[in-house]
Amino acid sequence: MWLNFIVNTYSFMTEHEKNTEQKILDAAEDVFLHKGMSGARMQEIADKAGINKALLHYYYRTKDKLFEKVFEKAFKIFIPKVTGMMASDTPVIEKIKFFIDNYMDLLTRHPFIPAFLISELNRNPQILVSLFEKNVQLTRNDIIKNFDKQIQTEVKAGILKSVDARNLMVSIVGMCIFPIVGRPIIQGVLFENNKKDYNEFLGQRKESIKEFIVNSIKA
Amino acid sequence: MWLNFIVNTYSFMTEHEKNTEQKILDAAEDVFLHKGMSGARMQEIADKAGINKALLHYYYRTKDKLFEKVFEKAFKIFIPKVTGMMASDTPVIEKIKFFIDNYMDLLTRHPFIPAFLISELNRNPQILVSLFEKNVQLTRNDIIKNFDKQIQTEVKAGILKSVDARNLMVSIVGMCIFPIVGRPIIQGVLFENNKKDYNEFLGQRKESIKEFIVNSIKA
DNA sequence: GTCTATACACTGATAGAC
DNA sequence: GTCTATCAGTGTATAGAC
Repeated sequence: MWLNFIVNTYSFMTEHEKNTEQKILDAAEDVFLHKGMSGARMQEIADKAGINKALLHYYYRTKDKLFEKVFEKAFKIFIPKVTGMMASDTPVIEKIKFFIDNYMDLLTRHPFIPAFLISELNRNPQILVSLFEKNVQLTRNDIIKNFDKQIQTEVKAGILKSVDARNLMVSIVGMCIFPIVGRPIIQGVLFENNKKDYNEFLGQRKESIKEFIVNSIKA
Repeated sequence: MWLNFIVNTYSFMTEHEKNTEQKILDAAEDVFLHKGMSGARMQEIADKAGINKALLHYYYRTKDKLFEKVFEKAFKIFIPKVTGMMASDTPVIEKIKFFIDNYMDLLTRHPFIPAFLISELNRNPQILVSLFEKNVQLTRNDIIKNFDKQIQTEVKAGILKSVDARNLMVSIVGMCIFPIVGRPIIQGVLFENNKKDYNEFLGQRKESIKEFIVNSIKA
């Protein structure tokens, strides 16, 4: 009977703790992503999480530690996806098409992460150092080497025009990310700030990019 | 004699005033570009300008007003250049090559402006509204229409493959800007954080982009 | 125009009760 | 774990002397 109570209490506590911690992380993500490290307020995060500042500091002692968690999560969502794109051994063009479809979907689901990463990293590139130390696999650059090797093989086989792997990757990611991070500008200048038109533009852009790239690199 | 003194004093004053104002603007640009609106400190701007906070508020009454000036300058350096690219009536491919050379040079000279614009505009898209009202020509979208018309003409003439003007523009600018705003990430992940290697990469990228685009759109 | 001194609000963080 | 109350530090902005 009392054991049952303890068990219930315990399971209730952990469940509850988990919820509070998760609520905080969700709220922190929301605020940090939109306001950035320096613009975010602990008070606003607490409000969004439905708790108070003291409890916020009880879970994550400082603003820096909370930011670090949010940043790491955001980073891990976006970057490994890019390097992972080059891992499989399907043909290059097929791989690129698959990547663009998936990456654009990811960007549409998390439209504020790229601008957040760009902003915070340009202001403090140091963040990456500790992150790289904790996740060595993120810096494994044999992946790009393998991708380059595969490209050169297909070039020799007459499938592709001669292209540099890193230039190609930067171009692909740039074409995917820019319409998202540059949305306020592009939508304003090229689409008379019409949100609906811009969403349509984003919807068809996947195909547009794929065609653009294939046209460029296919032999 | 006393007239001479007044004139000298006056000319000295305006010259001096101009210098102080310019010093403030330079310092403000430096700080805002690196720290953003919320991260910038009036104290730091005053220090960099060699004056004190009180004088800062004497020239620009509030932080917002000072930020506005910096933002407007940064915006005008980068955006009209893009729309201006489509103004001349030289052949499309020639125009694109010319644009890429000039835009990449501009980006190299002001590497922090794009991330600054992206960051601030994603956090507060409202900034653009007042800016557009003050500079109506920025929203003149007949420019893009003319560019599109020119493209379709060259398509019919068998010079170009069928391409959409806006998709092409977004792709070009994205390919130019991403290696700059994403430098910390790209340099870290693809270049083992080697600054020298990355500078070389940037040096050859102009040619790489041009070749990539021409390969894609040339009929 | 330029300075020193200061008002006043806000923010991150902690103490202590429950 | 969660709350209220509060502190110490920092930030923008102004007052007033020169």
